[in-house]
Amino acid sequence: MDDVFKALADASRRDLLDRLHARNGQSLSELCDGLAMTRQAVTKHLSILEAANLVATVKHGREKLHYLNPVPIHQIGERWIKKFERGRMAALSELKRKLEERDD
Amino acid sequence: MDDVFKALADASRRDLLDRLHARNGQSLSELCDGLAMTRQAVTKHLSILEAANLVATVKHGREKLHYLNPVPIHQIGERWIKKFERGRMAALSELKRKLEERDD
DNA sequence: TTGACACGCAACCATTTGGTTGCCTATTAT
DNA sequence: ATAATAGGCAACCAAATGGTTGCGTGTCAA
Repeated sequence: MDDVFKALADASRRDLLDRLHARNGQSLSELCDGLAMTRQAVTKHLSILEAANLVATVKHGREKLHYLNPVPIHQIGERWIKKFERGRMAALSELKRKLEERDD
Repeated sequence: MDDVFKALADASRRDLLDRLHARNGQSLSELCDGLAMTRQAVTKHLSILEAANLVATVKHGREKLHYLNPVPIHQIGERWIKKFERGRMAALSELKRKLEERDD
């Protein structure tokens, strides 16, 4: 879980996920296109995403194709974000009240 | 948005959010209790969370009370995670298929 | 078969990060 | 008044991070 959060912390990596979401199964060079980074930098980002199980790869000849794995993102939604959903409105109104208690 | 992802990337900070979720409005020293960190380290984490708008603070006498702001977490769920929810099953089955294409 | 192409590996570098220690200020309680 | 309590500020440090360059390897096409 920590790997996933760490992987998602970088904007370049989130962009790579976006690109794969737009078109799945791209090769490394395809993912490099239009990015202001070296291929090796992209490789590093992708290997971090792969270590976090967010992308899976298939070697196809001399190309390495990248596929998005939506499971970890979904799990963060389910196991983490939804927890803070409970009592959200209550927390919000309490927060509002406390922030305004200047003149009590 | 990037601030929020970066803030959530650290396990100590997620733990602090958890603690505030368990009991809102804690002071700095309360939040330090039982943590294997200096008060100053916790202060830094909290200020990162504050900069990301994930917690808001109210000074109350000599204490600084911390309140959880659930909005940014909710927004990540809505604006980011839900995007990868669409076509999740399709992506998964495609992924499975591609990972098994060893013997095509 | 011989380039060209797609990718991997490793060393290196600057900056950020997560943490510390030391000291200072403000508020509360005795 | 004075001591204890809650917190702020700044300098410093090691390690992680995001990026580079250089070079090596496997695969496809002319």
